[in-house]
Amino acid sequence: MNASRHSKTDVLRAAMKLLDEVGLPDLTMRKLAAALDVQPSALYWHYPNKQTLLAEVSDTIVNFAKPVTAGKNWQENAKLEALALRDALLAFRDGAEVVSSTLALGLGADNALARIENSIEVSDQNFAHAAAESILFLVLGQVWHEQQRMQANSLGVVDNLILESAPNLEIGIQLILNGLSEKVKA
Amino acid sequence: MNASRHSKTDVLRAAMKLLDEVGLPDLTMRKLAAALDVQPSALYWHYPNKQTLLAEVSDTIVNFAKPVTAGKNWQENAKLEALALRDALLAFRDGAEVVSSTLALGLGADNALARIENSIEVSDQNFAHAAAESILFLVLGQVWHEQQRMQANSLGVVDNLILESAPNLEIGIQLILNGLSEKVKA
DNA sequence: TTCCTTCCTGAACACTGTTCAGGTTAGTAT
DNA sequence: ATACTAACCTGAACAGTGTTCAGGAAGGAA
Repeated sequence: MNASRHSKTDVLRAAMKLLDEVGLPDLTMRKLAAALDVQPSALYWHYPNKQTLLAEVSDTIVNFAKPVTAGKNWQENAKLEALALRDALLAFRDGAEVVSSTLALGLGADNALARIENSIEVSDQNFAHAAAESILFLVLGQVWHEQQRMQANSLGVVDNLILESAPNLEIGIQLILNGLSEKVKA
Repeated sequence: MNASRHSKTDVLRAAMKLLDEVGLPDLTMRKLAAALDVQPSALYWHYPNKQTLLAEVSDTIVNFAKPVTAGKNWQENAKLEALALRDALLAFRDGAEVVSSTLALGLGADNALARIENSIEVSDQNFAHAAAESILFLVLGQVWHEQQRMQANSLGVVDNLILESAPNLEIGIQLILNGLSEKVKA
């Protein structure tokens, strides 16, 4: 972070650190440049634009998800995969919003979907894909919501909210997997 | 839209129209003011800030969802409710992103969740709530994704994508509802 | 020393949301 | 008709944003 020269990786690392310190809305190119003791324009040698940088931040978050140890069946594996993604998102400030936005723009974060999809073992590929997408949106939506409330709470806006989203997530995942198991029997 | 004076409703209507014409990223206060033939600062007499305006845009979109005609059972009602929301989101450019962002910030759009939740008739309220949230996130995520591709396609970036998200949505919803029916039996 | 790649400066451009003191318009009451 | 009041708007500015570009400096290799 000092006055020496920087590599692309340095910029990414500084972005991750700044994200943790100030959150996504305040993660600006100027603040990032200041953290690296550099002019804002210097960043554009490493990355063509901010979106591309955020895409790599997003990939870093997604790839932070721990590999799952094989459970007793694929249903459990899928659930563990979803919860690993959840933990990864929660490990970074505004993680869910970063990944959601990047995903919406069609840039990286494909790993998230791929891992869930690969864990689902049903013959109908359409169902596997649809179920995986459903689980992905469910995890992203729930964690996004949760992280937003964490910030609201830290600002002392409304504090007597019960943080009950984690159970909700597990329930939602379980519902989809149960529905899938039903289908596979029919 | 001309040089006469405007009411709060006029501003909201102009915002909806501008959203349709230019999309959310280009929906700026300055362009909105220009459409109303007014200085940007005039908008701040009607709304305290842009977010509040967008919250009303979001509410308008959500409340556009048609009331559902009662189906044969609550499962079908819930599905119809979800599909009505889907249609409402699709009826407005970037509708899903507008509603998602507003929801994430804790402003309006509660109707969307409430309608789905009320249609689910299971004794365990926790499950009903979790399932409703899951369906909501699923619809928002899927439509957001779909609308993003619509824009990408209209820009001619990548055009040979199969638009298969609508079936995926129905599958996802069905999976959750099947899972719920399973639970209610146990 | 020359050369080339890598990395950065400094200044500017074209925006963004938002604030504020003051002015105009319209309608209501005296 | 006059005075008052609320509704609505102007014009200018503030403080920020992402991004571009011509040029310069640092470091290693030939």
